[in-house]
Amino acid sequence: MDIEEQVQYFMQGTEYGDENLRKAMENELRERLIQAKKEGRPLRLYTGYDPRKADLHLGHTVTMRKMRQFQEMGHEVIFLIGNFTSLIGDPSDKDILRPQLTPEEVEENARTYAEQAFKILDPQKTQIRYNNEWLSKLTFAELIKISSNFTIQQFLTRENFKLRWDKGDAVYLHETFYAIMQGYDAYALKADIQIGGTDQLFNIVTAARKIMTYMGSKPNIAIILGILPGTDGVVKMSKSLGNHIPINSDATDMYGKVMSIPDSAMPSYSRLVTRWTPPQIKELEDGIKAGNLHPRDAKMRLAFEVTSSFYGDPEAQKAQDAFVQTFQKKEAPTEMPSVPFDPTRKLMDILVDCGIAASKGDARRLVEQKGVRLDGVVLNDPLAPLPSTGVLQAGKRHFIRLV
RNA sequence: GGGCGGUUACCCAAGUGGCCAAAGGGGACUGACUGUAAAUCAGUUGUCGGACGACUUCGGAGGUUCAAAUCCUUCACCGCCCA
Repeated sequence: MDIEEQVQYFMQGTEYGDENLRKAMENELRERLIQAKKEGRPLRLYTGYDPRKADLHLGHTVTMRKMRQFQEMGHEVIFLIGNFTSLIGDPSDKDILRPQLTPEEVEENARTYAEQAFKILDPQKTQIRYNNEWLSKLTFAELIKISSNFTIQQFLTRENFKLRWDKGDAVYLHETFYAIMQGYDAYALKADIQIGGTDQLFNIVTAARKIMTYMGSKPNIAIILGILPGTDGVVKMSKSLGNHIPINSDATDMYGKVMSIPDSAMPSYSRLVTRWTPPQIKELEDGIKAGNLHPRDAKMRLAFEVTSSFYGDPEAQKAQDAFVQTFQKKEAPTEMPSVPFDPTRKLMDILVDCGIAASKGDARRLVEQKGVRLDGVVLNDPLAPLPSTGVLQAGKRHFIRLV
């Protein structure tokens, strides 16, 4: 890729909420790429991660995917673990009681976090750093000096805070330090580029650039990525909302979950969680627009690509085949868990045992709604034992072989 | 430090003594249809028993009452206003 192509590649999926800012960042990126080439050095870029929850979903991988792109173009990637930050505790989920993590727990989380991240990043080309390294050494005097670059108003006008302020929700004083700590991270790392989601816009653009300038280094360029919607296609992907696609399940599950996103979410997914380049995406979207490409087939390609990026082509192919067989041809999949057949158990007990139904009431409901079949025949009596072995199907996508 | 308000099921949010297992929305699940686990439409969504029913739930603990998510006491957490 030449420099211009790289710029377009790197800017893909970004969202600044302001055209001028986007242009400014794009121009700075172009200039810095040119300059770095002249100097014969790679750009240094980083993203900070909170090592708290260890179960990653697709939404967490958006920034990693972007770092991977830079990695491929030979740039230097730093995976920053915010172990100092997380020891203090992030108040954004304040209603959930959060025990303070011990350094050992943070260490452990960070390890599993990085492990999952390396499904995307190239471990050979990734540096892992911890911000405890420099933040714990800052003195109060230095902190005061740095924070004197900011006004309360700057924080209060920030949408994130303003919304909560207007709603009457808590805005904690130490939340303002997050921006400052993050800015200092960028300075300590001498970062050319910092990558983050739109919720990080203020921290990256305002805080980091200001602090870096104040400290006498070149401000980092902000790559602000759009938010990945969850499987509902509207709200940000999050585990607690139940609209997430975990990266630690299996290929079939991932493929199916991507297929379940609404058509309207396809552009976001294409840009944020695939390895596709801008021309490839354009081709796909033009195809849909022109009517040459069926939206369903486009989504299948998307699901294949996302799945393959985690599990490889052979697994993705298997997942796709299973999907076609189950949902398009409405046949039972070739692979399914099997459970020993017990002729004395009632149907609803079996459903609960297999984990298909959450409770007996739930199992009863499933049967009443004609959602349970044995070898394709609808079963009507939740209390009756099963007549024979066979393939037990609940709903469209739960299959169990009774043997 | 003072005054006032809040805490409801997976999430948001109504409900201010019996008609409340608790409105509404979102999510999830099932069915029909289809282009797919899209979209649309319909239904279901505390637990247990075949059902009439029983039991547990409305921040925690205790109390008043035939009867409490609703009233009282107290504890915890949160918000607003004043200092």
